[in-house]
Amino acid sequence: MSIANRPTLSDVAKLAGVSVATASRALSNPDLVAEGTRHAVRDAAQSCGYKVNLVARSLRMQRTNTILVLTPCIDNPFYPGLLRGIEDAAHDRGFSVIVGFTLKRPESCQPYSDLLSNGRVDGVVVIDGGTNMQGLTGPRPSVPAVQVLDMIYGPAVSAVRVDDHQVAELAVRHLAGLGHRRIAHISGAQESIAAVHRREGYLNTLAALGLPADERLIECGFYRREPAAEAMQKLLSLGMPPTAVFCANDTMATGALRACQDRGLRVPDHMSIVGAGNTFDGEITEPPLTTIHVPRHDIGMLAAERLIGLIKGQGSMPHDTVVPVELMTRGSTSSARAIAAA
Amino acid sequence: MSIANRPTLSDVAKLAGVSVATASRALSNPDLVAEGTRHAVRDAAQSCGYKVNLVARSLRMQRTNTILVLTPCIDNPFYPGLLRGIEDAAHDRGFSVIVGFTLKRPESCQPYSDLLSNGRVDGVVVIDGGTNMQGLTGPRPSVPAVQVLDMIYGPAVSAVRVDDHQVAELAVRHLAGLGHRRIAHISGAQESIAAVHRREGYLNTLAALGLPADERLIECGFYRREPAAEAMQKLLSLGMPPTAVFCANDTMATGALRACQDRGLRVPDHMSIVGAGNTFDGEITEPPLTTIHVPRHDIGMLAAERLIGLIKGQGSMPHDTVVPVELMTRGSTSSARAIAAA
DNA sequence: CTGAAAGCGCTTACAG
DNA sequence: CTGAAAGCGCTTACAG
Repeated sequence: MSIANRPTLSDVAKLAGVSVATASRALSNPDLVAEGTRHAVRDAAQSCGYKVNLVARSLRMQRTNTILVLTPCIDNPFYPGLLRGIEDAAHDRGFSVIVGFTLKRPESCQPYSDLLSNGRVDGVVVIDGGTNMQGLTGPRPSVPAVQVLDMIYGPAVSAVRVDDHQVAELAVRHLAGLGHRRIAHISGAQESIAAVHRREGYLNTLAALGLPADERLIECGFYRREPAAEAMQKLLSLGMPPTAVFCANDTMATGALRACQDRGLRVPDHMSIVGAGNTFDGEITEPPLTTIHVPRHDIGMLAAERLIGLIKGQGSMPHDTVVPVELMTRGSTSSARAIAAA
Repeated sequence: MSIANRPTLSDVAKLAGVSVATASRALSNPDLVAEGTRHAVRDAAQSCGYKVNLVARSLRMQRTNTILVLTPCIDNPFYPGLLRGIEDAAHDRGFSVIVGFTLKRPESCQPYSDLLSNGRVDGVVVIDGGTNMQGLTGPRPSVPAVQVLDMIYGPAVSAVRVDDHQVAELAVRHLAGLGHRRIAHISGAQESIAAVHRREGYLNTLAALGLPADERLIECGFYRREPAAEAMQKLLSLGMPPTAVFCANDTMATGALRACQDRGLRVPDHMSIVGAGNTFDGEITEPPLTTIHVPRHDIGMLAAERLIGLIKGQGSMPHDTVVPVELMTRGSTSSARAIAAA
């Protein structure tokens, strides 16, 4: 009832007057049969509307041509681009994609983890971790896997990521280049390795530039808008407030921007703000945010290509790819001199 | 290679000293075997880490326990909540979900349409149409299907949706109740049936309230931010500009808001704005938007429940469900008197 | 180039 | 309550 009564390969074979073996070859491996046979089988398939049954094929070939993608959530504007990149690359290679939302809770992983252990997918892309899938760790991951961005499984599992130190460095050097000397940082939740690295990168770059680090200029915004707004309020209440702030993502930067505007401060005249990620929400603010572009679509494609390579047992694959990021200058940053003028 | 060498039911049977038939029953249909057998098989399965092979089960049972969800895109902040509702309900019933992004282009549908015709999914939820899947139309849809929101397949296919006339009515009555008499409308792309209905609902409600309709007060914003901002600019350039505007979604409302602010108008003092959808982007504006809440999670759950009911051949299912919407009053609307005062 | 046969891993009438 | 057997729809050595 649930699946309509579709013609099978055996129907096609009968119609074309050949064996099912030949019919199978004519359709899946045309070079193996004579031209006449090929045409006869194809015509027969066409005429009865035959479509191969992928479930049967999967069982026989021990390959589902499906990959699982685990993403923390889909509300965060960073992930859709990543997913699209993965889908695009997967489809090009004849693979389907099942997307699972883990919400960073282990319970939510169960249904997906089952897909893996029950043989319904061939491998998994884990985006931004925060969720430990069984069997991925250990000396050798038990299932083909690629981790994206946050490397929660460590160097044992293949990775596609950015250099989070570099993300911070580009932001801080941009601000310092504009003449800022009191540059604050609003960090992401420190469970995230990326957040830790961006914080380190911020500190290291200050040091490299000979700028003093000040503990009071570092606040945690948990990657979320409201906490970041509160963090910004604290920064603004300091005796010597910063003249610029680097936020570890754009969503927090929109919160910081709001906090400034609530105080009557103009951005970038009174405060320069740099985000990270180049997501949608940083484009719709006034002014739009200067940010560090992270090429999501490319990262997604690379991850899918890698995983499918692993599944197919292709050798000589890169194991750890670091994708370059770049500064995108928009309206939320300006020269520090403007502040003095204000 | 791609799938690790996992124990099969036959391994379990050997270990437990029973036939595979009994092993299968003990695991999937425990009531059918003696208690001792049940325990023996379960212990055996546990001890060797047996997991049922879902591909084999699907082939045998002619059911994949997987549904396909087609969504226009994932960037639009309206869809994630819908997807999560679908996933939640599906998982509760032991179904997996494959999400496909159609981008409203037929080409993008091909890989997913294949999943359907090739027997890898049991049914499909089509969100907001804009993409014609083959086989869903006709006197009787050839595959279990539920359409969500935009009813592109007409009454023949089961639907879960909102009353778009009502969405507009709530918005317009709210504004009229505040004393506004020149109420503009920025509509969505008119290929969307929902957009057409919201426009109709706007006009009908004006008529019902005895307010004059004015063609010049209707602009199309294509559901997007920038076109909506331009539409708002046009409205503001009229000899008699409106004092309030109803936008067919929140994204357009953020654009309208920006256009007002660019002109130095204060919202809601000089202009009241109502959006629709109650999405994330309408919460982060200043002021946050008054909007019409559309219960996305509920709609998603209802759609998945319905589809799975259809797949299982359950009778007595509702065929067309209209989910209620409600007004959410926030900061972007105020009494028309304030305008006179300004 | 083609066919008969085995088998992927399950579930389920059918007997007993 | 249990087992032997058939079969879901394919692909692929193995012969010829």
